[in-house]
This record gives sequence, C-alpha cells and structure tokens, in this order.
Amino acid sequence: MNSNSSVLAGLNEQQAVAVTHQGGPVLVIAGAGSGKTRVLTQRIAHLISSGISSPSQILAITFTNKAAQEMRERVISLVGGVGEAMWISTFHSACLKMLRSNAERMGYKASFSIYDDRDSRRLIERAIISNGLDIKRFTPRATQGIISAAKSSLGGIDEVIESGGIYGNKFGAIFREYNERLLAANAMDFDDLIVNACNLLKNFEDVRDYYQERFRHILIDEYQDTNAAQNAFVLLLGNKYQNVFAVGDSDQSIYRFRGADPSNIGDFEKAFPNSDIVVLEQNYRSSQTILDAANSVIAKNQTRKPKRLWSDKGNGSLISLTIAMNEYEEARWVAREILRFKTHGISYSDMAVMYRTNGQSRVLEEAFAGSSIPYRVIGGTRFFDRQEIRDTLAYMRMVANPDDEVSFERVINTPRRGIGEKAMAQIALYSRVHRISLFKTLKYVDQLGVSKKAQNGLGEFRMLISHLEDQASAGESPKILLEAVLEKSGYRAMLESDHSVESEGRLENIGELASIAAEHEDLESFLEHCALTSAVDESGEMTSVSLMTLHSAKGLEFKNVFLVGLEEGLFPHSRTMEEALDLEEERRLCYVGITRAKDNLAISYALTRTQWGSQREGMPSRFIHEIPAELLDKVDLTGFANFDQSAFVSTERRTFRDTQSFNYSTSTEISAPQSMSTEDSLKNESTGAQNLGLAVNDTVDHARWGVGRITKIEGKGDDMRAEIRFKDGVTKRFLLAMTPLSKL
DNA sequence: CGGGCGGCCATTTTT
DNA sequence: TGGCCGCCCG
Ligand SMILES: Nc1ncnc2c1ncn2[C@@H]1O[C@H](COP(=O)(O)OP(=O)(O)OP(=O)(O)O)[C@@H](O)[C@H]1O
Repeated sequence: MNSNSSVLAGLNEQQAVAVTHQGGPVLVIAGAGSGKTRVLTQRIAHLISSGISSPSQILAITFTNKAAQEMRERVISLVGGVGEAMWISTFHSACLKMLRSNAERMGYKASFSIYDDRDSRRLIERAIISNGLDIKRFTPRATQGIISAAKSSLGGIDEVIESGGIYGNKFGAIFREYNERLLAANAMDFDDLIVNACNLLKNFEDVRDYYQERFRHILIDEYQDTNAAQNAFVLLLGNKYQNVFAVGDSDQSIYRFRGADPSNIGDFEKAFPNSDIVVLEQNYRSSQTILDAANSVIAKNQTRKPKRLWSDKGNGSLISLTIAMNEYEEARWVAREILRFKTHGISYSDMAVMYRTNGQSRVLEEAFAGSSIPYRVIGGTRFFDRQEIRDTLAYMRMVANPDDEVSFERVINTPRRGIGEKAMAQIALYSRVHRISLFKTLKYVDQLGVSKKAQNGLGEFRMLISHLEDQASAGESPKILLEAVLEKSGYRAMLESDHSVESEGRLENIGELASIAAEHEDLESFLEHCALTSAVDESGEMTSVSLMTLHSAKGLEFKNVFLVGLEEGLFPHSRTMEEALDLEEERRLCYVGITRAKDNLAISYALTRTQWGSQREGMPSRFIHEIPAELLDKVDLTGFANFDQSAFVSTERRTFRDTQSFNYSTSTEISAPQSMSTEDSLKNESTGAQNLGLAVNDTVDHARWGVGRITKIEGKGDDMRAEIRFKDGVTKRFLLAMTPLSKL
C-alpha cells in the first residue's frame, strides 16, 4: 500500500507537502498550533506505510519523554504494528543508548552512571574544594553554569577559561578536575551524554557508518530549542543521507538560558544547502482573539522575522484580565472560575494553570484543595529529587557502578556507620594517592588510618555492596535488589525507628519507587528511567486540572488556560529585565503560554505578593499592555488597582473612594490578615510586638487569630519573627513588628 | 561522632 | 521557604 488515506487525513495542503516530501533535508518553520508536531508524526507514519522506510530506520527526537511516548503511540495507531524498532526519544535518551553500546570506546564501562544536575553540582563542589578554592566565591551553581555552557556548545577548557574572566584559569582547573572525577567515577553528566555521543560518531568511523546507515530518516521536533551539541549530533548522523526533517518555531525558543541556540534553524540551510523550507500559517488550536493577543505580544520582539499566523475558529470569547489584591485572592478566583467552567461542562483535564516559577504553585494548590478541585502539579519538586529517593537510588547506583563517587559519598554514612568528616578525608586521600575509586579503597580498610569504629562501618558497607553486586550479577530483578538494599543497609529500619509522620511519608515514597522498580527487567533500565524521566513526563490521564510552569507547558494545549502572576519582576522575571535578549526570551515564554489556550484564556495579576517572607507590590506585567485592550475583559477584584494606563480607562474601574468599604466579598479569613499587614506596611507603622519581650511558650492573643502559644522565636529587633500555634492547631509565622499581638 | 538548633543565605525556567 | 553551615552538647 502506498500513499494512504489515513496518513494524509486531516492535513492542509502545506502540511501534506511536508508529510509526503520525497526526501532530503526539510525545514518546517511555523508558528504555534500550526500542526508541526502533527506533521512530524504523520510523516513517520507516511514513511513507514508507503514502504519508503522501515520502522528501524527512523530516528525521531522530541523534547520530552512523554512527547516521545505519545508520538510513538500515535504512529502505531496510524500504521499499526509494533513500534519498538523506531527510535523515538529525547536527545538524551538516544545518545545514552548509543553510548551504552559503545562505552568502552569512550573509556567508560557500560555500566556508567548518569549524573543529574544535583549530582554534577556536588562533584563540581568537590573539585572546587580540592583546588583549594572557596565555594562562597566560586559557587558550585555558577561554576556549573560555565561548565555546562561550554559543554553544550561543544567547547572545552579554552571556552571555560574564557568565560571565567579574570578567574579563567581557576575555572579551567576546576573544569579539568571535574571531568577527571567524572571519568574516574565512571559517570557522565547530562551534557556529556550529548557531547560524548558526538565524539563517538566523530572519532569512530565504523560507529558513525553504522548509525548513518541505520537511521535513514531523522526527524526533530522543537528544533528551536536544540543546543550546539545536539545540532552537531543531528548533522553527524544526517550527513550521509541528508534525510533530516526538522520542525520548529523560533518564537518558541525558551531555553536559551541553558544553551539552546535558535540560530540552528537559520544554520540548517547552510548545513544542508539543498534543503526545502515549508511554512505553515494556519493555526488550528486557538480562537482568533487568543491568536491576536499572542501575535501582538510577540511582535514586540526586535530580533525576529515577522510571521503570518491565522485561525478560522472565529473570535471566541474575550481574554479575561483579573486583578487581585494578593496571590491568595488570585488563587481563589482561579478556583472559582474553574468550578464555574466545570458547571458549564468543561472537564478538569481541559484546564490548566500556568505560572513563571514553581514556587507559585503552593498557593494555588491550597486554594484548589479548599475548593475540592482535583489537580496535578506537573514538575516542581520532583519525585526523584526527594532525599529518600536519592538515597535509595544512590545505593542502587553503587551496585551497578561501585566507582560512583557521588553515590558513595551520599550513602556511606546513611544510615550512620560512624564515618565522619575525618574518615572521609582519609578515604579521599588514599583514593587520590593510589588512583583508585573511593569504594576500592575499602579493600585496604586497615591502611586508611581511620578509627576502629570507622573501620568497622566501612567494612560493613563494603560487604553490603559486594553482596548486592553478587545478587545483581546473578540476575536478580531491580525490585528484589531494591528490597535487599532497604533491608540490608538498615535504611528502612532507620526510617521505621523514628515513627515520625515525615518518615512515614518517606517510606511511602520508597514504596512507590519499589513499584517503579517492579516495572523494569534489569537494574540498568531502572536506573536509566530514574535518571532521564523528568517530572514533565509523568502521565496525566486523570481528570484533574494541571498546574505547571510555562516552560513545562511547551507543546501542550488546553481548552482553558489561566496565566497567573503577570507582574513586573515575576513575569518578566527580575533576573531577565536587564538584558534585552533575556527579556525577549521572557516574551517568547509569554507567547508560548498564550498559545496553549484553545478557547479561553484568563490572565491575572496581584497587587501584592508575599515573597521571601515579605510583601512586595506588583506592577502589572508589560506583557499585559502588549495585548490590545479591546481583546481584554477586565475584572478588578480589589477596587483600587493602579492599572491606569490609558489603554484601559474605558473599563469600569472603581474609584479609590469605593475601596474604603473594603468589602471584596469573596475574601475569607486568609486574605484578611494579609490585607491588614499590607495596611500596616503601607503606613510603615510598627505594632511594637517585637518589644514585648516575648519568648517561646508565652501565650499571646492575636487580634485576628485569637489565642495561641509561641513555638519559636528567631531574629531580633524589628526583624524578630515568631511562630505561633493557635488553639485550633494552626501554626503561623509572623514578623512581630507587623503583628497585632498582646501578651497574656 | 552525631544530632539538634539557630541563623544566614539566596531565591528562574529544566533535559 | 528551605538548604546549608557553624556551633554546641551528649
Ligand atoms: N490540518 C489540521 N486540521 C485540523 N486540526 C489540525 C490540523 N493540523 C493540526 N491540527 C490540530 O492543531 C493543534 C496543534 O497542532 P500541533 O500540536 O501539531 O501544532 P504545533 O505546531 O506543534 O504547536 P506548538 O508549536 O504550539 O506546540 C492540534 O490539536 C492538532 O490536532
């Protein structure tokens, strides 16, 4: 069967051109919602069903694992059959797969560990310290930024030295040591996965030949967010047959901060001089109103080529703009709207709330819980970031790769085995001198020069790991191994013995990890899953509202979208407001957010917001002003929004006098004290409570919350804070200078 | 050596 | 808000 109806169904002319392109390099450039992902997916289906390509000749790159999985399912539903042979994955997964098969060539063992951000930062910290540098001056975070930027642009030590400025040589030394430690630990960081895969292809002709022959068709989604190393990977693989199909939208490039380089799009034509360009202009997702708003925001970017994008879905409803007193009121308003939409037949799973920073989810979660709205937070504090999960996985990694330095340090003394700083220093010394890994030094435990107690602990640890290694090489499943780790290491016993609610939660999480382990045949695939599965990948079939950052929202779509916290300093974020290029990236992020909505878009901001314990007054985001006023339907919950830009005088803004009544009816107990402290701070008055000589266990009376007992005092003078546990069991924290308290 | 506590810090976005 | 460091006591 050749050109097939199901594969071409639901495509416009331009889309069909792209899908059925006869081969050679193709670049699809198109705005949001124009069907880029659909085209890419259906092209895979077309290649297979028309017999042009077999599934095993397909390499498709997506931005997240979840997108990969969905694409695979979609292709299978179009052409049937088993899709196992296709490689549809993220860059990182694809590179990892190649590296596992060829690790020895690169000087690694096949069982190498993958270091995520935090593992890598920890190792960088070790490298900084062992260079005799101060981690206050050379912060691991900043150093990691420099190193990662160099790696992801395929640079080496020279680039690190250069971006290190006057301390270039120091950063260079750190960089060198970090890489040495990685190699010694048989570990790669995220950037290494890409860089090493490139080097593998570059340096080994036979490997390159193999993969070039194998992947006759290479397709890349979200091309605008590839970095130099990823791009090099694509070019290396695609060089021979040049069947490279890339889709992207430079207006949706939002990862420049981590090395993504949208100029890869422009360079595509240079790399493949005979490439064909396909432009898609019809948006099938959003109403014209939403599209107009998005187009007019993004038009403010200077460094951009204008682009046409239209929709025939009709104007739809206006975009609502809501002004709230504070973030609590904003969240309650979102909750009310969600319930309202629900009664109009829109299901929870068709709605999403998007924000700039993860920290904003908390208040929303509280409001949703209070309104019994089912919700899911996508991303945020990830499951795999929890301490107990990291600890358990560190044990598992030790089993797979005993040379793993970061994992060793993590668990050598968890639970306590009497190994302190002193013993660790001795181990590190021995490992340096004898050029063996930390774990291997344990063979010579009596030569390390550590206390008897530490020797015992170390011996115990060594037996534990080697016993587990035996089990692993005997082919025990990850589930069994995990069980053995928990039991034999004493980790479970440690948690069980303390009987706290916290430990119970940790045990539950570990239980969850065990069920993930049960889904995997071997240790390697389990660890791989844990290393590369990001929070965004968690499945979300349930009928719940989604909460996520704007970054996580890329590529998704919802009927109703709430964009919250549109305040100067938050969005655009204060860290981006100085550099024009950073600000443009924020604007693209706004464009991405707006264009996630199909039917209804609601944006909102709060006049005050509590950040780092203190209140901040917010100005409406410039992005709001960049949306034509006639597309907005303004609702002022506060009565005194200072949103008096000329564009908005037409709406029914209440006068300041009205606010004296202060009866924004929806406010409940949560916002009242908020507004009270706002008033206080505005008047710059102190309640004097910091001078009452309060101490822990004093009983106090709070003007709004009633009687309670002080459980904690910190800070002094005007900065004194108290934690008070009220009679109803609620615990709250206050800045005393602003709190109406009396001592009882 | 280990645990607990106070105080200081910084605090964007993530494969 | 929490993560981390330094300090103190058992
Ligand atoms: N020809 C078409 N007819 C009807 N619907 C279409 C057509 N093409 C795409 N769509 C729909 O439009 C929506 C957006 O498509 P898709 O996600 O592929 O766009 P995209 O360009 O990848 O978007 P973005 O870049 O914003 O993530 C999807 O719901 C898709 O099913």
